[in-house]
Parts: sequence; C-alpha cells; structure tokens
Amino acid sequence: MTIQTFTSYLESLSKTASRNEMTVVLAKLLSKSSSDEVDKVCYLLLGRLTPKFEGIEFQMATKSMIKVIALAYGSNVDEVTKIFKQKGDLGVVVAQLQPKADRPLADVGKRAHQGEPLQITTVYDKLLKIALEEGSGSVERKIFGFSELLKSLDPLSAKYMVRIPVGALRLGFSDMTLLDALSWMAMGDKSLRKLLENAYNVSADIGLIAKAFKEKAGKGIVHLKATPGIPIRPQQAERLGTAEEMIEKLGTSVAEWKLDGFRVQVHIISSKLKIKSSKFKTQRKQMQLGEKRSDKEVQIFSRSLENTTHMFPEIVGEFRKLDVGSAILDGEAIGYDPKTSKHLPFQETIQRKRKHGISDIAQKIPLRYYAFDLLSLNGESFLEVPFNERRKKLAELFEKKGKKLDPKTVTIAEQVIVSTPEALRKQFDESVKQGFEGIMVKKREAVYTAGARNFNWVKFKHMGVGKLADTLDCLVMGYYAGQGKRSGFGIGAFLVKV
DNA sequence: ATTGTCTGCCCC
DNA sequence: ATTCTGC
DNA sequence: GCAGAATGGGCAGACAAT
Repeated sequence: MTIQTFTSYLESLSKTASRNEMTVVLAKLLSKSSSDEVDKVCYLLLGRLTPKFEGIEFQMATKSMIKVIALAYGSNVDEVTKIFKQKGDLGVVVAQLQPKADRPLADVGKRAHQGEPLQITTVYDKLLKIALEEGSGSVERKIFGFSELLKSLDPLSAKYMVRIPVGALRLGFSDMTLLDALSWMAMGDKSLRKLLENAYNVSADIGLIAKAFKEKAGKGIVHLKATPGIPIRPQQAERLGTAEEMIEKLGTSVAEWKLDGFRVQVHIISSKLKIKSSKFKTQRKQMQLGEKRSDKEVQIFSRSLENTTHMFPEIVGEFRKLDVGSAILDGEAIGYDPKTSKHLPFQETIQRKRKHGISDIAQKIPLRYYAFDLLSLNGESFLEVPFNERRKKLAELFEKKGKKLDPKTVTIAEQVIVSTPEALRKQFDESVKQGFEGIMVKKREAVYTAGARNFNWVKFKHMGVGKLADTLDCLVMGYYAGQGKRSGFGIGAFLVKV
C-alpha cells in the first residue's frame, strides 16, 4: 500500500463524524493492508510506531516540528510559529505552506509524482529511524531527517505525517474502534469485538492482534490469555457523588483505602515458564532487561503499561521470595517516611519516578506495595473469577509458607464490607481522618474487566481544589491560543488572576 | 560542570 | 488526572 | 454511558548551549 492511499483514508476518516461509518472505512483500509503492513498501519492510525510498552518515543513535539517545517519548506521558525498560532494545527500549516514552497514543485513530492510511489512500510521505516536517533546531535538529526521525509511526500501525506509526532492526529477514534473495524473486516459486523477485546486486554499490542487476526482469523487470537511478562490493561474506577448512589449501584460491597501513589502491576515469572511464541519479541527484550538471572523473574508495569521494573528494586526483591511459580498482581505503591512509617503525599512518591540514582532515592523514600487483586496464578487466569474469590486467592498467596514477605515493603490491602450508605460514609470519614485520599468501593461479584472504566469499582474521594468553591472572582490576564477544535474560536484557555 | 529548553500515549 | 461533547 | 479530545501541575530525562 502506498502512503498516498493510506493518507487518503485518513483524510476521509477525519471528515467522518459517525463512529459506525469510521468503522466501515477502517475495515476497508485494514482489509487492503497486507499482513506485513497491517501492524504498522494500526500503530500509525493510533499516532504511534510501536505498542506503548516498547518505550519508543519520537522525542519530538511542537517546537521541533516547527523547525522541521521551516527547514523543509524554506520558511523560518517565526513565520511557521505565526501560522501555527493562527491555525492551531501543524498539519494545516504544512498544507498551507507546501504549495508556495520555494523549492520547485517538481522536487517536492517528486517520487510520488513520477511513478515511484512511496510505500507505507518505507515511510514507517523512516519514521522509526528518526524516532530511534539518540545521543549527541540527535535533535539535529531528527529534525533534518524528518524534513527530508516531508520533502519526499505528497501534500496530503505530509499533512498527516507531521501530526503524528506532535500527537495531533485527532481522527476521532482510538483503539476500541480499531478492534470493531477488525471484526467488521472479517464479518461485516461487530460480532468478534468481544473476542478481539479480550485478546487486546491481556496483550495490549494492537498491531500484533491485527496481524494474527489477519493471518489466522479468530484462531490467531483466541489462544491469547493472561501471560506473565505481558501487561494486562488495568481496570479503572468510575466516580459517583453520593454514598447512596454507590450502594444502589453496587449493593453490598467492599471498601479499601484509596492510596495516592503509583498503580503497579507485578508479574512474577518462573524461569521454567519459557517463552513459546517467537512473536513476542518485546517479551524477550523484557526478559533480557531483568535484573539478573535467578529462578524467579519479576517485572513491573505502570498504569499506562510502561515497563517500570527499574523503579521498584525493593518490591522486586520481596516478590522474588514468594513461593510461587508465576503470578500477576494488581496494586498501588506509595512512599513512606522510613522513621515514622507514615505514607507520603504524591509529590514525594513521584520522585521515585526516575531512571538514574534509584538506590539513593530508595533510601530516602522507600516504597510500600499494597496488593489488592490477583489476576493470574501459576498459569491460570483469574480475570473471569469474581472479585471476592480473587481476593481470597490473593490472601492465600500471602499466607503461603516459605520466606515471609516484609510487610513494610509488600502487604495486602485491607478490606471492610459495607452494605449501607451510612457505613460507607463512616469508612470514608475514617479514611480522610487517617490521611488517605478516600476509599475505593468494589463490587464483590464483579469480574476483572481489563482496560475498562466501569462501576465494578467506584472511587469515593474528598472534594479536590476544584471543588473548594462554586464560584471564584477572577481577573482575566490573558489567554492561550487553542489547538484542534478550539483553534477556530481563537481562545483555548484563559489566564486569570484570583 | 552548570544552566536552559523541550519532552513525556509521564504520573496523578 | 478532570471535564466536556457527540453519538 | 461510552469513547474520544482537550485541558492542568509537577517532576525527571535527554540534549543543547554556555
């Protein structure tokens, strides 16, 4: 598939408002893609080059892309910046600048116009090469490389490629719609969405799923299940205003303290569990990244599925002691004061989010992991098991014989059963008194709906700064130019003085 | 070395 | 993370 | 109610500039 064909689909998608229509268009695009292209097509549609947990970023955004455009079209940073402020979208800036670029039109988009059309895989490879540039001089190489790429593209492709690194594709759909489209491609309806979503939830690599689906239809993905080493998309919580609504919606439920730390998914991988599929190259990479070879590997993933194992040496160390083959746990990690053992505010905990000097900061700000869910144990997935049973298994895991885990570093989240709004409020008041962020209220019968935000879990938080008062007297000091939809209005946000 | 600028599907 | 919008 | 777009505050990483 040529890049022109691809971007003509993007153009038609951006003009489509109905998600159902988008699904049909996407299905056609996916069906026209070869199985060698379809993974790259998926990543590009979502404004990326690889799945999140690969950790490959452009390290380019608005400022860099303005330089790219200036360089490619013989303009300058001031002029491009000025047009960008008017239009609010670098893609539109490119569309405007391209026709009057000072280099001859025959040179701009030359190959595209002279019977040597650029393939989408070629463009993808160039983008990847730019993203992978690092070290001294890499900023310059990225900017020069991208400007060369732009010059080789037809106007429409240039418009969309520029939007990718700045994260401004804004096509109006995302991963879930793409899964619908895969189903539509095969069946002409959304009947396979559940199957595809299930595969995606336990193996959050949409390109891999599209490819497997394309090659072997349903059979290619149906075997995918929760696998230690591959992150599971975390369940998220909804919000409700009152305790009454919560009890009405969830019935008798379970309350846990809401901790203001990092969401942490712990994977324990037995060395006996060899990786079977060679397709999971990321997994192999992660295995190599593991601290050192031992009988037990521990990998940790963030809420956004980044591999953040390096941030949590003390938690990794504790879980290595656990007498278990393999397991996946969900929980929250929060910093504490080593003297008083009290929890620290998020601003302190966040200092653990770093790559270098972890052992130094770990002395100052040790972390404690509160496990609240068990998603898989010794190869058996618990995603479809009701919460109260998962919780029972989790407790059993912590009571196992063998080396005891240090409760200062790894412990299990406390629970209280609540069946009335009064009891819920009492628990909430107690949480505030003890300095927690509030409580999490969870439905006891609910399965773990990976990746979804629903009323299986509800957060009961005290009112934040935004709710201190309903009104506030302000003085308008200025405004910011809006982007995307807000660019037409001219104002994206006001700067005010209280 | 130190300081400045830009970036992050960042973390919340 | 929150808030808003279209469907 | 879902999915997606557009916002914020604050922190550390990666280079560039000095």
